[in-house]
Amino acid sequence: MPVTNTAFDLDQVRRQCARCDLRDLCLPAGLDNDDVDRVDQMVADRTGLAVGDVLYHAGSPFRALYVIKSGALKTQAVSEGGELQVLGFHLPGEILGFDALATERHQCTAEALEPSSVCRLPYSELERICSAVPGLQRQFMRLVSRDVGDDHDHVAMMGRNQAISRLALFLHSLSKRQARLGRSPEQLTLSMSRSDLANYLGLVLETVSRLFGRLQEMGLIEVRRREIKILDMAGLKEVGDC
Amino acid sequence: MPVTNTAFDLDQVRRQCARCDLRDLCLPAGLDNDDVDRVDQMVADRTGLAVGDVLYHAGSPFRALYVIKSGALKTQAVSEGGELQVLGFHLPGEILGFDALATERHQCTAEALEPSSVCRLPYSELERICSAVPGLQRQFMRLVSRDVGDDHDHVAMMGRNQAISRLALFLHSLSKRQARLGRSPEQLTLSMSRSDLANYLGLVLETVSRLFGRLQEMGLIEVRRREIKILDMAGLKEVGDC
DNA sequence: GCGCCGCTTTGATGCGGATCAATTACTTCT
DNA sequence: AGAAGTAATTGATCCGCATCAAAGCGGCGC
Repeated sequence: MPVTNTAFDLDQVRRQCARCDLRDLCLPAGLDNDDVDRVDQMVADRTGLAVGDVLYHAGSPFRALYVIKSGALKTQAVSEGGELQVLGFHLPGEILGFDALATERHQCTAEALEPSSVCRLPYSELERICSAVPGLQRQFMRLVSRDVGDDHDHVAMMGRNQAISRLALFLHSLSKRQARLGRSPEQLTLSMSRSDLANYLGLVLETVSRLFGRLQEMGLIEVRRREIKILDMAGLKEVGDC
Repeated sequence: MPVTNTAFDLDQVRRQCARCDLRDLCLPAGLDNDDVDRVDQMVADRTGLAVGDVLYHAGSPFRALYVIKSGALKTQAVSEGGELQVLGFHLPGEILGFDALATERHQCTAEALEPSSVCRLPYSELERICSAVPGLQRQFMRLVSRDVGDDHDHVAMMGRNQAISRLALFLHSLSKRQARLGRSPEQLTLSMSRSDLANYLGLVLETVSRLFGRLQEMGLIEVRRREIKILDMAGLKEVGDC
């Protein structure tokens, strides 16, 4: 038992994972209580981010991974020619920073789209504990694998040559991710601007705006600024498949 | 190297990693001799694939990862609506099958574009040995991270709205990957058809064919069927940046 | 309140890449 | 060598999305 200010605070700090809503989606999933506490102790800190705050910059040295506890972030990379590409929108339970491992430097910039909080996992610690706790190793891999799968979905979406399919696919997949978090799959609150979304989809913002209009005319969704209500999930999925 | 059934060859079979050209790019990188042998023992088999052979199908249960020893493969996914998307072209030293971990089923199909050979890594073994050999764990993560980085490059490429930028970026990045394998960065032999390449780039094959022509007219490359010679690397990179 | 600023929508136009179609080049088999 | 089949090139046309431009809508400070 390490010594700190008050025993009361200690318990609060140390048992956050056990009480976190995301424990079944996040690293502790499937672990027993003792191992959850070891994960808890590994978490260096839980940082709050305001809208626009940057968690890490492309090019900065890699030290830790992050798991999103609440809020939403985007990741984006800038090419040498200055072209920007939004790589992903990330929700609670997702892991960030993994692409930095190969080069020891972050390959993209992670920025908060909403007030958010993230759990910082120093990589050296994570490696050490993963070796000791097989279940953690496995769950960690699962999170990374899910991330790879999301990237593949992104590519598949950008491969569609009908722009409306891309938007429909995006809304459908966002809906599924929301549902995974226990939120309503019909009522979406987009945390990103039209511009970010357009870039993510490989379109321009005017096109995205028009397509929201068209999907609304088709009776598939209801749009009011960044509030989207999905009226016809099956229809949306159909549009997604060209 | 032909493999027969005599005990004499056993040593040869068991020390393949130590003598493999890829040992510095692949899992054994950075390991000492004893640990390399442990990796070696983990490799269930080294399978040869003919052009068109499928290593695994989307939907099939996940049992093992694969590292490419020689040749080239493509991975592709088919949406529920039947739309096909080529997700990647994979060269020696790259790891395949990781996207299956989250769901325990392969999310895409891996098919040989050339006569190839792959090393099969049963995942349960890999997990076990990773726990015991920290250096292996780290190198494994590095390979996966590189894969994630490649996916991000793919997205960035598809985000370009000038089709010629996409092709230029593809050629440039393929050149770099060839160089990493110790091959000439100027002389490329494409192992994929125009159709596969077009799909990968989010274009149609006619467009790709025309763009090869245009890059050739611009004096940046020389095209003869699937043999591409890069004449002006800097110019190619410039076209890649819109 | 009013004005300012960023975000979003809506409109008009032009171009780039998809599509349809035909020809050519290469490979394989007999 | 010739035939047949596949892959790649080249051509003509059309449509969808990018581009340029302007107006509407909210949020926020003065």
